[in-house]
Amino acid sequence: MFNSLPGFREFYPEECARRNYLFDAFRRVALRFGFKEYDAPVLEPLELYIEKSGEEIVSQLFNFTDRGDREVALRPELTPSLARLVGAKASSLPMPVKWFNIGEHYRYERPQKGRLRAFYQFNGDILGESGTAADAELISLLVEILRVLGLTEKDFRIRLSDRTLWFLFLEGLGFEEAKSFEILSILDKSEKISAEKTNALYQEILGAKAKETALKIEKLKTIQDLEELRKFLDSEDLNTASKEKLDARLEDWTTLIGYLGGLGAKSFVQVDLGIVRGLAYYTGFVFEAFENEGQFRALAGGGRYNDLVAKLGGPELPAAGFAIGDVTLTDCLDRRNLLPQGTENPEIITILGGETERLEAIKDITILRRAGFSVAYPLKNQGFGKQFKSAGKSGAKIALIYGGDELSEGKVKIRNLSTGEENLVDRSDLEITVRGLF
RNA sequence: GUGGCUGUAGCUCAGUUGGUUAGAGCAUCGGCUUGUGGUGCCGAGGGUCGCGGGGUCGAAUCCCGUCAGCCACCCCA
Repeated sequence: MFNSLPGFREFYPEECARRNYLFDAFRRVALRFGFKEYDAPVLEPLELYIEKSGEEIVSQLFNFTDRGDREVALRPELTPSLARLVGAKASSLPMPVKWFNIGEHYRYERPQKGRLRAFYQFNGDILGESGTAADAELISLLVEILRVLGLTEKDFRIRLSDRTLWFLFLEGLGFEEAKSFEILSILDKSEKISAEKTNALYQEILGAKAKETALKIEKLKTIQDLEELRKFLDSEDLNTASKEKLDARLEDWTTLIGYLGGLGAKSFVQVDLGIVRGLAYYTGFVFEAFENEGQFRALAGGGRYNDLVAKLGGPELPAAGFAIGDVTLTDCLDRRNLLPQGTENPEIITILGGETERLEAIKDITILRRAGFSVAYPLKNQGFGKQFKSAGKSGAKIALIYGGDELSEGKVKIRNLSTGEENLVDRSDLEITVRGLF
């Protein structure tokens, strides 16, 4: 026997049912929000990802040279493909574009808890709208999906941060953009490493100003609501130009939070400038859905990426989006018993006396199947006892019993498998009777 | 790429200081059972004890290596 490759899962019917349950929720809620479903190739030119993320990315991709000497890679993410799709038709697509996708993605990394080499992601994006209403729409879509799956304020929160605000603040303190990047990169790590290590890193890049700056950064990180944030920024001694820009930015914050209130998402959202989400391409509001207890793992994350479409060769197009990974989410739901157990069962199971009865029963079964019922029957002849046993285990609601006695009178016996109640009906009335039972 | 832990049946596990032919429960299949089910009774299949090597009269058990899984680091689009 062969094993599956490391980091790739196999979906037996039980797991497949759970996976599809997730997908159904994703799709249902996204459609409810007016997003349209799209899809893109799983295999793309390697260049597409190098363009976005640099040469280093290659070591984390499933890539190879195809028979036409093309360098190709399995998609590690969807955003570059999306940017290409939208970029190519930007002038004719009605804006804003609100699109979603559910698909498998691949990363050649060491598998570990919450991270595999093949995983599914829900991606939701809005392109062509730079206003905060788009950010609000995305955040509330994320909240709504998690809510529909049974998670509450107790289970998760959305940590909302803002790269624009960070850069303005650091600019106000007198740092250039490059320095600000370095500072934010330390900030990103600080959640995982010790305070001493963090301080050492600040020391390294800031020298004499390290202590003072680190304190301010730490303070900003701990702020948890908008008023506090406003007060803090007012009290800081920043240069005038930055201060004005920060004031304008705080207006955006106020607007965004206002929208989130109306969208029913506010109670899930927490101001938390401690997240900056990598450094690659986000430009404005960024957010992550976090479990409140336990693993400290992000369930989902996203933000605004206004420069990316142009960077990938498309037009200037403001954009924002997020992704939900299936691995940590499944884990989270499973621990809370929020996933369905077992598989889809047939609604009706058939019990056959023998070969003569089988020949008659399959005619009725076909009628019922064509009427939309799911009907199972044994493929080889078995004793009644055995058949009743498996009928009981099948999860079906009713059993149709085709024995010699019934057939000789042109009837079939319908047994309710939960109550044990039985009724004899004419075969000609079977479909209508069954309809009445569902 | 680095480190730690764990590998016995499909699953959960037992297996004595190394001692005959490696066990149990659950699951599966068959029979009792061509007329009434989940939880009855009887039975069967299923194992190169992760793999390779070493040492021993003798290894699931001890030693070395290796592979896989999990966990952590790195990375995280």
